[in-house]
Amino acid sequence: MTDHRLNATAASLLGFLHRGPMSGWDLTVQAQQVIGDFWSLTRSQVYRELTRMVGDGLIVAGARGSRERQPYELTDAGRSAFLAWANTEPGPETIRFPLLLKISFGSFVDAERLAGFIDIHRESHERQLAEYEAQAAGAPPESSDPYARATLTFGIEYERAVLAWFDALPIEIRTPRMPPDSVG
Amino acid sequence: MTDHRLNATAASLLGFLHRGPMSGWDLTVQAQQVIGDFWSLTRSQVYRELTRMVGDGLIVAGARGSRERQPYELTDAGRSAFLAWANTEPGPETIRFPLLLKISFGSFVDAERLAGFIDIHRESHERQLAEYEAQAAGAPPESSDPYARATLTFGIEYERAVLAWFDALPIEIRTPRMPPDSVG
DNA sequence: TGGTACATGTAACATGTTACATGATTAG
DNA sequence: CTAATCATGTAACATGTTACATGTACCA
Repeated sequence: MTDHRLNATAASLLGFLHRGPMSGWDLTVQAQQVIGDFWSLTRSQVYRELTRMVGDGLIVAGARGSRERQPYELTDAGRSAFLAWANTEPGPETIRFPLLLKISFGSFVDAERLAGFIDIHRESHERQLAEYEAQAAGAPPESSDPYARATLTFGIEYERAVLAWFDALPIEIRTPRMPPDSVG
Repeated sequence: MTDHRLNATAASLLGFLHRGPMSGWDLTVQAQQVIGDFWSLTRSQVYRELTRMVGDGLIVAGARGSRERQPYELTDAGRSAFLAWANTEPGPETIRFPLLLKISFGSFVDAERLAGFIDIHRESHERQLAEYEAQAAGAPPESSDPYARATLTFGIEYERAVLAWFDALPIEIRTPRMPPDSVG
């Protein structure tokens, strides 16, 4: 009955707790690994949401383990709040891409510097794609669940699109020079 | 000298003010049109940043016009703060994609409902792509500046990748049924 | 004269970031 | 015994969202 309007971050924590009791630390690590690429969160947020959800009766704290480790466990209320969230229409995505801002105001940026920004970002997207592809190769056809594969595939498609876009940028913007300096 | 560490939102407002004095309303509209697709902001934020920047001497308020219209104008400090920001390395992008979260926890979502979520989002991405393509067609080869074309191209590549990903989702997830209801 | 688009702003709250403070356990 | 990693938490602040309150000018 209780009308807990969860935010997506809190809800995700409840989702992970279905796998068994976990501490804030575990949850942070899990979340960053599993959903971190399309749903960023920080440790501070995790602890805050956990505290709040204990207050709301969605989870309960178990006995402290070694290293002050504090595990949390789902309650029935937590389970049903999670289910309700999971079955609610998700909103549109938001992207915040600072590099695009710099490009948008590119006429105010030193040309070589802008090209340098682009190079740096291109490289990090190359790395990210390689990582996703390694993950995809590591978890072959039917090993992982289809949902995890779907989100991974999204990552791959996204990174490929970004790289294609980088490569199609006009020379005017992506000067054919080397990066500004041999910056490590 | 004054070490104004601008956030990207405030900096963007300064960027737009290079085109001439504008009111909060104008800036909101401009920003949403020009950078809104990769840098979301709200009216409230705009007014808050404007107030703060007046306090910091980066802009000055001009004489009120009709309808209490309050225009703002760049100061030299504002211009140089903007330049400094524009030439600073942009951070990585962040994506928050609620639909991917629902897919990630897809085993907890009713299958038809999940398929419905996907349909709805697919459609809105189709619309967005069409809009970008219309814009690209409207501003032919060399009419617009290359920077604006680059950000538009990003949008197009992104939407195409998302649509390709939707279409490649396994039947298991994207059930071959019709949308839940004939929702307009 | 009444509705719509223009225009500004505040208040309250939710979320996200960064830095700090503290301590336990393990591996070398 | 000491450095790295595990682990929890708070405080302060920045940013983002939503709702409310107010009023102007235009157009039909």
